[in-house]
Amino acid sequence: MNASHDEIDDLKMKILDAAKERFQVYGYGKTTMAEIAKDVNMSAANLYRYFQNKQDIAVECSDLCMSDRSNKIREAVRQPGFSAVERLRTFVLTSLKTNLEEFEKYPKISELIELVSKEHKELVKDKVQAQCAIIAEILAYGNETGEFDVKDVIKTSSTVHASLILFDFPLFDGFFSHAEFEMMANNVVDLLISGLRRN
Amino acid sequence: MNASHDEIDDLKMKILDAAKERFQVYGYGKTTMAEIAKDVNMSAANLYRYFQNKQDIAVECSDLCMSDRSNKIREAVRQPGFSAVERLRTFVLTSLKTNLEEFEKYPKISELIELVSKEHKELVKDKVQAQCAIIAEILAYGNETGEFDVKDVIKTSSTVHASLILFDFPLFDGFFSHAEFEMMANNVVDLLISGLRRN
DNA sequence: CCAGTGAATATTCAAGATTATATTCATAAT
DNA sequence: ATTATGAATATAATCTTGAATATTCACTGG
Repeated sequence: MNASHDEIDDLKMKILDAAKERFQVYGYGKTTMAEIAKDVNMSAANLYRYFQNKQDIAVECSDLCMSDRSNKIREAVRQPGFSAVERLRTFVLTSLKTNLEEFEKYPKISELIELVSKEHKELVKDKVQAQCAIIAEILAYGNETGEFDVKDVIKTSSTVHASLILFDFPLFDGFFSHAEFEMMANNVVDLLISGLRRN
Repeated sequence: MNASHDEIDDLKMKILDAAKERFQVYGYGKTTMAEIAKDVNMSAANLYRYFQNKQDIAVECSDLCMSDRSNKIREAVRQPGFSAVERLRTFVLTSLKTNLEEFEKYPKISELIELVSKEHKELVKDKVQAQCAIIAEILAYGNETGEFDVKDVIKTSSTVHASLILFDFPLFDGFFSHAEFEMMANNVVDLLISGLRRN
């Protein structure tokens, strides 16, 4: 009997969940294929029917985490009562908070980040794209409400993202305290807003 | 005969120059105290009369490099004919160009950056301070010329710096091409300027 | 066939031995 | 007295090798 795509995807997801848990807690290096396999009641060999290799698991895992993050942020931003300005601020503060909290809770994640940053830059590009899309949505909304006056929403979204990168990438942890980060984030948002505003 | 401070400083500088050359070309790990010593015609042991240890040499070296960079950028920015807007743009583009070129010419420098980023965060803070000071000067000048309308120059300088960090730290090399970086830098500057402008 | 496995092999990791280098120190030269 | 050094020691990098782990493969039960 041939397994349906759904069944395969289901199993892939189970594997990814198990792997994610172990990567977060013990780090990439310290989790073995055998352990992941045991978590989902199969042999290590059989994992290779679902993934090319260990690194692939890590990559799909990271991809999934980033998507989750993006979804979370998108939801936080889409609060009905929010103005575009509030949305932009929420975007930055939620990104920042998510980054800081995740890093505090699972320091081992830096291993995955390093892996993805060195090889697999395409994933990072995808993440940037996703973030820009959210920003673009906010900008377009701001144009509608009259809060903003943005000519080229796509181009500007990537510009805004570039100026917010300090709060979107966990590369600067340790240089500033959470409070400092938050204050800086608010200040940058204020400045950006005044640049985006219809005068 | 007691050596004057000037003589000591002169020798320290010679040592730093030699060390810098080797660090740049061969990296921190692959240059030995003996080699640096030979370059300035003394024994390795004698280096310790001028520096606590090897890491100290690296730190003072980095400090020097950063100061040089800051001075270079400050000079580029202070061109007499320049408006504040032009100065801000020059600031960013010069920072970016310096970073990219240096990294291309001396890839081994990443070793020093890593060292300084991990231990010696105070150096990084100093660098940030120096950059902010230059920005503050530009902002104050913009207030004078009427181009800008910045209430708190100090606070805003650090905000502007935060939004320009992508172009000021060599952490994102490889993610974007030089051309992409430059375009993004220009776009961010445009956006910032419109936020800083007197309306 | 297809999902799955245990055993075989390739690769990576880690502990210990070895070597190179950083750092100290007793002493020499000036 | 101060600058400097060579030799001694401490520390860190490198290499080696056995063990752990990733990956492949021939095979098994459905």
